[in-house]
Amino acid sequence: MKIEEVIKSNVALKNAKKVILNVMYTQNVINDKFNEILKPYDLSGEQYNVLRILRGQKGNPANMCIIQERMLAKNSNTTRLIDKLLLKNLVTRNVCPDNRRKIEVLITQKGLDLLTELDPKVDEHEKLFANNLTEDEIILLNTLLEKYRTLI
Amino acid sequence: MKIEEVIKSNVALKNAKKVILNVMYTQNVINDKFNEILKPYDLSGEQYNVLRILRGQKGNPANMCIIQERMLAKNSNTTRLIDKLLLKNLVTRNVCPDNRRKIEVLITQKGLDLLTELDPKVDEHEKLFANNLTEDEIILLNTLLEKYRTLI
DNA sequence: ACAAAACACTTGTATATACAAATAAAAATG
DNA sequence: CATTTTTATTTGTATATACAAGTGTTTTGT
Repeated sequence: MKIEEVIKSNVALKNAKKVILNVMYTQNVINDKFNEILKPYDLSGEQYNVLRILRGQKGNPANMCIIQERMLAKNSNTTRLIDKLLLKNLVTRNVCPDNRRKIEVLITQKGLDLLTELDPKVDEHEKLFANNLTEDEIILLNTLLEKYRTLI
Repeated sequence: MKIEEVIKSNVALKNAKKVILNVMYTQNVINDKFNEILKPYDLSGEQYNVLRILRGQKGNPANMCIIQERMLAKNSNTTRLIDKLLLKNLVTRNVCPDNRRKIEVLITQKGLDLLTELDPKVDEHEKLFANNLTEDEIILLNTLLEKYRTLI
């Protein structure tokens, strides 16, 4: 569906404006679909994201700074996100003995198991959209987005 | 900046996953920049969006349904958005005499003036990103995004 | 005409996000 | 070695968003 139909616009839009709307709306569509996947597991998108980051640490603890800088939305509240994951026993949180300002966050076995269960569904989610394009188009789309968002 | 650098990933990512991350992150970058523009005017992005929709009505009132279906984020709470705009005297709200279930929302002169003031800044914002690509690339990016997000 | 269904919108409640201020520990400085 | 600065994280507060339930109005069916 073209973006004009989505917002039911009856006037022509400049291409520069269309890109903005297309990026915003595409993100919405991706997110809605992803939340559908996560809903039965009572996990928000950002919570899932943090679990992924922790798994990526391969056993090494991550502190708040590390988690924050690897998240897409850099200004979300990591403390409270970890709070939620802690309540569900998906992570552990301990003060770092070497530097008591820091916090060591680790994913638990329960967290790892949850991710393992989600892996095929996440993969399917990615393909759901990517299959609409050829591999060359996907690569091109990545290049264009990276070039587009550059702030000088 | 490539998406791997953004999330400080040290492993290769599949292109299908990269697109998702690129769309999400690009949306974040666009939004952050746009919120910077709106901040001095004490307006949120969705509030601005609603004002744009109302101006597009060219004097005709819009009811809640119409506003909702023209917004990008279809499930945000239109009532409370309008509440905020009403407090700032940027819109008026009245029960529709023909159908008392419906609400007629109109943009005020103050609202129109605010949009007029914002117009050049919004234009600049759009160009800020679009200027990183050629016109052909912009058109291509729009096409790819529209094709990509299609759900069968 | 009356009850049931559909519609348009609002409200309640829980959770998420944004951003500034606060706390507490470590490092740097004189 | 006491003091300031920087770093790492948490807390407070306001606002935004998500989703279900509630309210009042109109339409539909009998």
